[in-house]
Amino acid sequence: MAQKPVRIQDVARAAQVSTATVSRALSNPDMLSDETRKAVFEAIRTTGYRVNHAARNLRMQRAGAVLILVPSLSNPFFSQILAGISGVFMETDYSVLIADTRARAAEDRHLVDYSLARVDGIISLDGGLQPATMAEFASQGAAERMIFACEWVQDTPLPSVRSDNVEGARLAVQHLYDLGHRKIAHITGPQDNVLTHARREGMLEQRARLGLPARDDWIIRGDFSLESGRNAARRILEMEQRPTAVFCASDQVAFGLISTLNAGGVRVPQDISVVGFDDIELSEYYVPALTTIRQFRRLLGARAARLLLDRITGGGAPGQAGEVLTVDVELVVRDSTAPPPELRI
Amino acid sequence: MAQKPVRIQDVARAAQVSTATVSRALSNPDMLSDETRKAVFEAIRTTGYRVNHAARNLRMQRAGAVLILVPSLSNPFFSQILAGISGVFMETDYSVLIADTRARAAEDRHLVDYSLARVDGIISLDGGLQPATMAEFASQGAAERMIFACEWVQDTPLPSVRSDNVEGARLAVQHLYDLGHRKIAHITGPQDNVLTHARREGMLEQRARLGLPARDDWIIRGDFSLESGRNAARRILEMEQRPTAVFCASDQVAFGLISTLNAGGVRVPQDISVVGFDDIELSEYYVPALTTIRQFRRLLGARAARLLLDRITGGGAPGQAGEVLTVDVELVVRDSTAPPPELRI
DNA sequence: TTCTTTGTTGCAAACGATTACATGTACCAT
DNA sequence: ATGGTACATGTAATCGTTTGCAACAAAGAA
Repeated sequence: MAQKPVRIQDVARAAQVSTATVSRALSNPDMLSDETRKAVFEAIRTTGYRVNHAARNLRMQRAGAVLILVPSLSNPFFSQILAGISGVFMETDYSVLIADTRARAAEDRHLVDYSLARVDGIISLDGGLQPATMAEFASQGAAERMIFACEWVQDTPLPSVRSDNVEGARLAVQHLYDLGHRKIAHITGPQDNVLTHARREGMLEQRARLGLPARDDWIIRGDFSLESGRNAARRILEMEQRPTAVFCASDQVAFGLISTLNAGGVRVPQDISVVGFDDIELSEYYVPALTTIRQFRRLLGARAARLLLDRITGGGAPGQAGEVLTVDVELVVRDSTAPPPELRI
Repeated sequence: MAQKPVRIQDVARAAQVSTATVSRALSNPDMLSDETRKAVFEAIRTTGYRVNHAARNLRMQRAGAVLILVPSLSNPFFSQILAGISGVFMETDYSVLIADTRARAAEDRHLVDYSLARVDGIISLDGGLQPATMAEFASQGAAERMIFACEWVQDTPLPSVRSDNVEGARLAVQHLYDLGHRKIAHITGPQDNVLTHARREGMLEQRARLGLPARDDWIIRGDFSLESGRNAARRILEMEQRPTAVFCASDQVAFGLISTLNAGGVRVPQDISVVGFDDIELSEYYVPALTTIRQFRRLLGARAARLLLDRITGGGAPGQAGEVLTVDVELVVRDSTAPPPELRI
């Protein structure tokens, strides 16, 4: 039952060399003579040897794992990013741990416990980490081995990889403008979120640049969730001066919005046009198919992973402190946007 | 920069006890006198000690991690299950690794490499593992430390936790029947999938029991994906004898179906009713809101996690070989189903 | 011939925890 | 008094790697 655990010793014996040599065959193959190397690999094959990571990590003084902090595992938006990240680390001998920061009474305390003591690096997809938490991380030497992806924390020297959120918002507004819309509303993300800020500012800026009217109640507070889209729809249904188009901070918000507008007898895009943000898989199959800003999530994840990897293996360039990698976004036009009613005869 | 790594030694010194005592304070607190225990914990607090998992795992001859095999990380269906699993393991000192079985040229080889050598247990959400892979797992002593959740492999002695798929299918058909539908079609999952089989059989059985007509072209092959829903819709649009209702093997299929039916001028539920399976978050916000069979995914994940935990810690009952835990499902009626056209005057 | 240099390999000491076993003390029954 | 129990704690071996250092051989260099 219990498999004979084959150790590096066993391989050494089989290959008639020392354990040091076997170890080197694995980590520094070209340090050995062709002959020896061949013998060792043969021995590894026949014995079915697998390195014991606990032992290796202990000896090498590392954890052999990286931690991904994700705000909500159940949000489909993150899955592709995770896929991108895993893809990179699967090639290495680092394991990928995933922690849901919002899930449990994730006492930040608990979070930190779980963290740098236990892993070699962290990628946070959560920009809402408390200052106290950040301080704690910093005190544990996070500076060299923590980065942000997607979201980020303001005023931190940690590097980050992010989409061009401002540009995305501009694209959305411009698209609506081009269709003839002048009364454009926005449903934001959660209050203190950096993405909320970037997208809102990009939107406001572009709207101002185009000389479009602005009303306070056309900026509706949301939180990226389906539910907040629904709430926003209720607000809009009650307005006297309805906008003719709405730019949503996320696709999920757009879904919540459209679904509830429909229930209220307002059709999309005939009565109101809607633009989302993210381009999750489902957007193409929504009814109507959603016009949105595409984020290259897998790529973003992969880039973040590679960046972190460079930093913790010390391989790449030293990398300055606040390095920011920006990934382009693009407008995807589908069926949730159309010219405003007054223009269609 | 490099934090002083505080070892168990340091704590021992601070508390004026031996390392053994400190170790025991952590794993067997009530083996110590109140006084000593208090002193040790105080020392742990002041020194900021965190156990080194590599060392612990090495000594305890375990990996300190479990692996979750998920068919596709980007499928939102799995995220809640993962959340359920993580939740349980977060309480323990096992780390959770996640591997996407379909993602890379996941040479099963590579998969197995990654596996039992590196982790203490496996939860597979993938029922499509090749026989060769299963054999390999078995040869590595998987029997005691691998289980299935959601999906499973036929004819394997490994335990599994699953939803009551047959019952779900029955509920769906019965619901449609109760609305007055008699011509009911089904879009299946992928060819050799166990879920496909269970749901298809449940559907066929119930349809037969109710004495409803069956046509071969009313069973359409799909694969759980949005795209396959779209393809099915095209098939249906071309039919001479269209069904009045469709039961889909997944919510995603339902979305693909509805979206494309709409594009083809067929309205849901006015012209055709649609029932999904899974009840992912979005279903409530689809247009129309989707009638579906709810799976308690988080619960299912948590149960699977607990089951595996019992087995690898040897804590729980021995547990017979082919143990199967079934989780109930329930019908959620929303707006994608209605009486068939001919009944509505 | 003798001394370097270069290239391969082995020896053995860590890495930081857990735990079998030994030790010591206090208490009680005989 | 003596021996036996039970409990609390310490001693030291051990888990499976990696790697600094030493050793040795072969090949040039002087």
